[in-house]
Parts: sequence; C-alpha cells; structure tokens
Amino acid sequence: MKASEQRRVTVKDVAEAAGVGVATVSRVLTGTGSASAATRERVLAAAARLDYRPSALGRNLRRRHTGGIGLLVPDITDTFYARLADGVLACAKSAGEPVILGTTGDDPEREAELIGSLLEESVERVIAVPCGDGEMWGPAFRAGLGVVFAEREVPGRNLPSVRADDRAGVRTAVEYLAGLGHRRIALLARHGQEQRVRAFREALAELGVPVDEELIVLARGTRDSAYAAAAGLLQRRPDVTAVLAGGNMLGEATVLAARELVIRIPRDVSLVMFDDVPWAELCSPPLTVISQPAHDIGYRAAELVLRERGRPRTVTLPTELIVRASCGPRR
Amino acid sequence: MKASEQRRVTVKDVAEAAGVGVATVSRVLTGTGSASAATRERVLAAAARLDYRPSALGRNLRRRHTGGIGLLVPDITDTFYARLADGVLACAKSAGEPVILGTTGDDPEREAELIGSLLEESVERVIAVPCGDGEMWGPAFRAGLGVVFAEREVPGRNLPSVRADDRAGVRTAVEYLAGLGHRRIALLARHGQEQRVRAFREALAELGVPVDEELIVLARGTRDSAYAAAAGLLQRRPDVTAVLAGGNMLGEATVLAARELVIRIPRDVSLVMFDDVPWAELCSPPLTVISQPAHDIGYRAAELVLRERGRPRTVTLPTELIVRASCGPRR
DNA sequence: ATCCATGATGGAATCGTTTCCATGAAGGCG
DNA sequence: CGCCTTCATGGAAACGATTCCATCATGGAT
Repeated sequence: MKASEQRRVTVKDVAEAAGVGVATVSRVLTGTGSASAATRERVLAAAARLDYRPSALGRNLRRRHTGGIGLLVPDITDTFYARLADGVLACAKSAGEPVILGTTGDDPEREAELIGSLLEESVERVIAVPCGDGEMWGPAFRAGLGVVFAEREVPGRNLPSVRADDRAGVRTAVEYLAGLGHRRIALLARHGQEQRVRAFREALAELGVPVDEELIVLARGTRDSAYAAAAGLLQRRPDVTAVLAGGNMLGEATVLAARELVIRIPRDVSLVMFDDVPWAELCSPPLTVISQPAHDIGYRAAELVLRERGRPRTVTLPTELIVRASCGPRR
Repeated sequence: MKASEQRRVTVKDVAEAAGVGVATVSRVLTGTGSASAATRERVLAAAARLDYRPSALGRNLRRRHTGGIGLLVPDITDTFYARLADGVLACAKSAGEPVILGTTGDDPEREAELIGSLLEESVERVIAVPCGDGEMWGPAFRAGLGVVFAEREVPGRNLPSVRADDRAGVRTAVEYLAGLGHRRIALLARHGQEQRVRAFREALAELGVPVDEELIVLARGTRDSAYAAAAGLLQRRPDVTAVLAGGNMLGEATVLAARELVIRIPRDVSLVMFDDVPWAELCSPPLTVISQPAHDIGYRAAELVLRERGRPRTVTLPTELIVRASCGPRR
C-alpha cells in the first residue's frame, strides 16, 4: 500500500492543455516576450486548472544559477546573529527568495567548506559574517558570486559590507567609563572583532590613558571560551575596575564569572556590554549596553545583495549607549 | 575593466582531459558502476587538475529533487528555535546537506507559502514546527515530501515528530508548584502549544485542583503579544499565586510585567518557565525552569528526516526541572 | 498592389548531470 | 576451440525550464 507516485505537471502538459507550444507557455508565465490576449488567457487558465508550478530545477539549470541567498554566520544561537538572520529573512521574504543558512563557528576552514558548497549549488548571492582572511573568498569572486559582508569586513580589499559603527560605539562606551573615573578598563572581544580592538586602543589613546595589552583579551565564539576569557581576566587582574564586553555572550560570561568570583557589579567592577538583548534588562543588575541594530544590519545587507549587484557600497549603522545599572564610579 | 566571465568546468571538460566518455567520468566520480583502476585514476587526476566541482544544478534536475533540508520555525529570534536550528545544522553538516531556513511567524498562511516555495525548489525533506492544521500539509505529502515535525505535531494524522515530553514537563512543574501550596496557578502558552494546555488541565485535575479557564491564556509568538498576555493576566487576576510560562519569551514577558506592576517574584507570585536559557540564571531572581533539549530535538529531527525516510516514528525527549529562585510558598 | 515592419507562434537547442543501453573485449569453462 | 558471462566503456536520452531563431500573418506605408 505505497503512496502512488505523482508525476509532476510540466510546462509541456500546460502547453498541450492550452493547445499552444511550450515556448508560448513560458513566455506568458514569465511575462517576457509577446503573446496575444486570447492566448495568454488560455495559457493562464490551463496553468491554473492543472495547478502548475514551474520547477525551479529546470529554470536554474537553464539560467545557470540558483536563486536564493546564502547566509553565513558564526553561530545562530547567539541572539545577535539570530536577529541579523531575521533581518535577512525579512528582506528575502519580500523578494520571494529562499535563504540557505550555514554556521561557521568562526572557523575559517568551515567557512571555506561552506563557500565551496554554495558554489556547488550555484548560489550567486551570499551574505557573510567573515571569519577567515580574504584568501578564501578568492574562488567565490572568481565564480562571479555577489557577496556582502555583515558585521565585519575582510581586511585589504574594499568590498560591500554593512556594519554597526564599531568605532563610535567603542568610543562612546570608553568615554562613558572614563567619565566615571575608570582608568583600568578591560576589553573582552571575539576573534574577528579586530575593528573594535583598534577602536578601543584609539579611544584610550585619545583620553590619554596608556593601553595595557594584558587588558585586551580575545575569545573564540563559544560560551566556554567566553567564560574562560572573562574568568581568566578577572582573576589575573583583580585591579581592573571596568570591563567592556564585545558581545552579548561575553557580557553574559562576565556576569557569570564575576558572580563566581564574588566580584560585585557595579560596586567592584563596572560592565558595559556590546549588543542590547532582551535579558540585559532582566539581569541583576540591569546591564548598560551599546545597542546594535542587528535586524537592520541583516536587512540592509540583504537589500544590498539583492538590488545592488556589483556596486560595492559600505553601510555603517549607528549604535546607541543605553545606560542601566551595571556601571558605577571607580571604586 | 570588468571581471572576465569564467566558464564553468563541466563533466565534459573532464572527460576530454582524461580521454574518456562523460558516462565514465560520472561513474567514477559518483562511485556507481564499474571502471578499471587505470581509468579511475586518470579521471580523478583530470578532475583534480581542472578543479572540477560537479554542479548541483544538473544533478538535481536529473534526479528530480534538490538535496538539502527545509527548516520551518516560527521565529529564529527565539533562542529555543535558534538552538533547535543549530541542532538541525549540526546534523545536516555531517551529512553535507544544505539547510534552507524559513520563518513562519506562527502564521498558517505564511507556512503554506513557504511549503509551496520549497515544493517549487523540489526540496524533498522538511523539518517543521507546524502552526497550521494538517490541511496545508496535504499537497506536501502528495508531492512525496518527507516531513518531520519538531516541538509540536499536527493533530489527527500520525506523522513522524520529535518533541520534548510536554506532558511530563508540565506535570512536574504543576506538581512542584502545588507542593509549595499553590492552588491558583496560571498557564501562559503560545498558540500551537495545545499539548501543554491539555497536560496542564490533566495535571490540575489529578491533583484535585479545579481548573479556572480564565487562568489559561494564549499569546501569539511575538514579544508584544507575550507581554500583553502576561500583563493582562497579572492585572485581571491579582489573586494568582503562581505562573507557568510556556516558553522563554513568555517567561521574559512575565518578569517584565511583574516588575512593571510591582509584583515581586517569588514573594508575590512564583514563576516556572518552560525552556532553560542562559539568562535564566542571570535574571533577578534566577528562574526556576523546565529545561528542554532544544538542540537534540533539532538533531534528532534531522536524523529522522535524513535516514529514516518513510518510516514514521515519534521521538519524545525528556525535560528536567531545574530549581532556582523564582518560586516560593503560597503567600 | 507591393513591400516592409511588427507581432505572434512553435520547434529545437541549451543548461550539466546521471543513467540506460549497446558494444566490444576479455576471461572462464566445457 | 567455441560459447557464455562479466566487465569496461561511451553514446545518447532524459530531467524541465528558457530562449534563440525561423516562420507566418497582419497591417500600414509607399
């Protein structure tokens, strides 16, 4: 008692039913070329009657590329990237394009694999939060792939990208903390956030605060790595009075590590976290954050990759300091 | 100075380079059929030399279906679904399959659209958190689609699904609250969580607590809707002493609404939240939760849809009560 | 009345792969 | 030595759409 195999309705069936040639059917359905009103109507009626849905397979082969957008993020579990993905999906939806999601785990090798796999599928539009250097994107460009980078850019080349204004965000946070009297400010960042590290150094320099390299610590994109980085920093340097966390996972890790070490926020150390997330307000204490328009980043990136093929553009979106209760004066 | 269009390397090129026919190349590369060792080597060498990557387009058309897995979730921004998606991605990665992500927003119409679009792409495997009734899945089955439902099931038909043990989870939570002396326990649930509502009724009945229909309130899947539901409940019925939130967004909304209304947790009302999320521990107070294996649900669903085509199976994964500090004795 | 431009139309080629089938060679067995 | 099986191999068909091109009809302009 197996399900009866159902043959797919093809353009040929529609042509036959409408008494015209396949070329005419295609022309009517795609809206290209000309056809008389009577014919158009007959074709449309036949297509509707047979419940015809053109197969993307045939079309793709003929056109030699797949529709749709490839989306590469480090970790979909990180709400920042989830919101970014949501923005991409929102824009893709209005364009009727499917989205192929892949997670790199911030591993350049995995990233290269995913690029290869997208190439194999002949996907021609990709939005990526890059983690490798520019090298691995070579084959992609050579294959004519349209790429827009999000949140980060690859150094060297000048390629379209959509990013939050890291420089301004970091500067605002640092100035805010400095204004509270802090001098030994630490930065917790992910690999790939070199832009923020650079901005951090600059901001300190401008304020005349010497940069202490030991207070800049990098973590990989996992929860464990973030916790290790935060706990390590707090233990190694009990003299830090403020921490700037470069992402919500690092902020979370800092809160956790501080509790574990019985370091009170904000009495013992102040904390500013990059990226506003719903729980920042629920946290004890509510976290002061630099909010980033994650959704918009994704949406704009999708717009760029869909509508502005070829024209390399860089979009920078503003960040905002939201003061809550995780910062106090220097102890 | 435009980039030179690069012609794709095809099986024909490889055949020519290796001095064999296209059929032989295909046989060697796919591992089907027979070929002499010498030929195999020549083909492999030629393919490597030309950096040949078979186009998925041709293969898909010939095979009449696309590889890959369609994944339909209500909202990728909800960490539960993000973790579920992560599980699917993990399994898909090991199988080398791409994942096409779509969000339904718990809207049956949008769900139907997405199904249609997947059908058009000839995707043949789908993992979905269904929101509509069984109706709209009809065309999908008729087209021979392999579907595995996650987190929820559609009523009526007996179809493969992977779910957390809602019944046990709800019962555990209700028994825990009842054990603390609570009698007026409210349930905040999403549409689509009827299973949990049913379990809630049963659990109360078994404990001899009359069910008060006004204490069961349903919300849609947005933050706003969740907040409205929580705030509405708390205002309308100041006599509730405990709330069971059917998901992390509802839990979040409950904490927020309670603060707004100056209702203290757990002194004034106790809260148990479905789904353990990282911030539950960071929250003030730390939230008592029913944890769900979101990642595993996704992973198992992917396993099912990849390896067990046709064999309808239902997998139920255990939940766990994690006691933190959001519940107290009846006031 | 003739000619040309325009529009409608369908046949056939094309995209890149897999797979069916026919062919030829080689080897084992009686 | 001849026959049959097995293996290796390549040509060609198939998948389902789009699109090039040739054909034919129509109608306006000269």
